[in-house]
Amino acid sequence: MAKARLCEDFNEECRDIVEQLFVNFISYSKKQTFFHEGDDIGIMFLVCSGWAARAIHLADGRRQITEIFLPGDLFPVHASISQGVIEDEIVALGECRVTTCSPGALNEASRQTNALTRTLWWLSQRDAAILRMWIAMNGQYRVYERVAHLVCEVLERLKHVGLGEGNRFDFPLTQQEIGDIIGATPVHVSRSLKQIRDAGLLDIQGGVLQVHDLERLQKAAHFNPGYLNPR
Amino acid sequence: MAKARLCEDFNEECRDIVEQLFVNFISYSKKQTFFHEGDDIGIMFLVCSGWAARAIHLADGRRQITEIFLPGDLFPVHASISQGVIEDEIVALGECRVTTCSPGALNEASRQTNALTRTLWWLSQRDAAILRMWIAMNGQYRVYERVAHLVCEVLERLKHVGLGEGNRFDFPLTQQEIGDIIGATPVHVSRSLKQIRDAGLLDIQGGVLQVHDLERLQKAAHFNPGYLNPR
DNA sequence: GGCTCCGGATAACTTATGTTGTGGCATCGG
DNA sequence: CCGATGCCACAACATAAGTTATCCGGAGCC
Repeated sequence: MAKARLCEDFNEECRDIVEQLFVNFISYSKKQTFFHEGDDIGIMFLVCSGWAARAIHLADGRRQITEIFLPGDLFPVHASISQGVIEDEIVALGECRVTTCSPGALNEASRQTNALTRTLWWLSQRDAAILRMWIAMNGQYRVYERVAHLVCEVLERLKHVGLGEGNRFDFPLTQQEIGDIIGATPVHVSRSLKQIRDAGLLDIQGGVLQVHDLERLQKAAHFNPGYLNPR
Repeated sequence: MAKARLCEDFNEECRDIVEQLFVNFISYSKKQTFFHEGDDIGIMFLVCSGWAARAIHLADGRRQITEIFLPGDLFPVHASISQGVIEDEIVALGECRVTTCSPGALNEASRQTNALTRTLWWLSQRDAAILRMWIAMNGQYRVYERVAHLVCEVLERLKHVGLGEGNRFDFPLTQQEIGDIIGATPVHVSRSLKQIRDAGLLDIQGGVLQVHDLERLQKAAHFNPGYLNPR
């Protein structure tokens, strides 16, 4: 987190403000659901380490992960319960450490610091761009392309906060969870991973993913990082 | 538009403000692209009649529609060009009439009227919920379920602004365009539509869609309108 | 009238992906 | 040590969806 440099506007001043605002540390363990205390007010989370995900539970029992939160990501949890039905949940993917802050305090600080305002705006734009890209991924790409694209996106996002050095990073997802992201069965995820592995593009061992040939991986994924750098 | 009642907070006052702010009328014809004038500043569009869409053009030439804008919808068009690459475009689906406003003026008005602030927040929440649902649609549903779900969503959204009476509404999409939304080939869209038609659920004739049995259609689509009513 | 063009229906065939089941190999707790 | 359990690999098979092609009807155009 210390090395975080999300966007041009995220400067020293922003970092100091954020570090002052986010004080309570919480740890969630694998598969633990983030509780939404104070539904009306909501709460802001900032990921320190580990991954979390937002997932929709569909009527027929299937699950779709719609967003993943990596170290440095900021996201709100507000009333996600509408009409008595749990629309979606936030869940830890592996051990996940976060800090929290009230949306009110963050908004107040943002009113006083232009750079923070712009950073928050940038974050929301980027998140929307990712959502749109995932729609395209799930709609247009083959499963092995989706797997490759997911890895490329995660690596790129990690690099924004100073992680992923040597194209190597902690990768806590099971194949079932990858499937829940890209809309595929775990069996097919396994098949596709083998294909990518056999092509010498990457390896996953002991929860650590190592990209061997980023250029070819990005090509296979039709990956273009533009959408991760809005404006 | 006169009957628009998006959310609880969208009251008489809001409507008056919006009608004062949005003054320039523009008409776009089928397949015409919305130009983004003043990339830095951006511009807000409010749809009066017709449909528009935001689409991503992927590296290999495929196209994915990521959002559709119906009468009453409000959306920004800002710099959608990043690093010299056109990331996405806004295009009219059939004849589309809109009005415009500068984001600055809207923000200013929103600072002065709480109900408007909340309405704008509600809209952005709803749009994000739709994006997430489309990820789930494309990831988890069969093609005929996706077609059914799309129709259910559009009908529900139209009803929010006083349209779609008698479960009947203008439907300007070609099968190709439906395919670009749900991630399927036009041939398969045709097949699925036939299936839905043969089941007596709906009919499309002369650009008008008539739902015959909404309850069964929603069931076939696993449709739950909760996500369209955030908070 | 007779063009062309576009959107739609449908058929035959191919392929990507899902389904079901089996077995291996860790890890964990008694 | 044993037996559970969870994750992964793989195989055989079933099916949803893509591909390619043809035909048809309506809209526009000369």
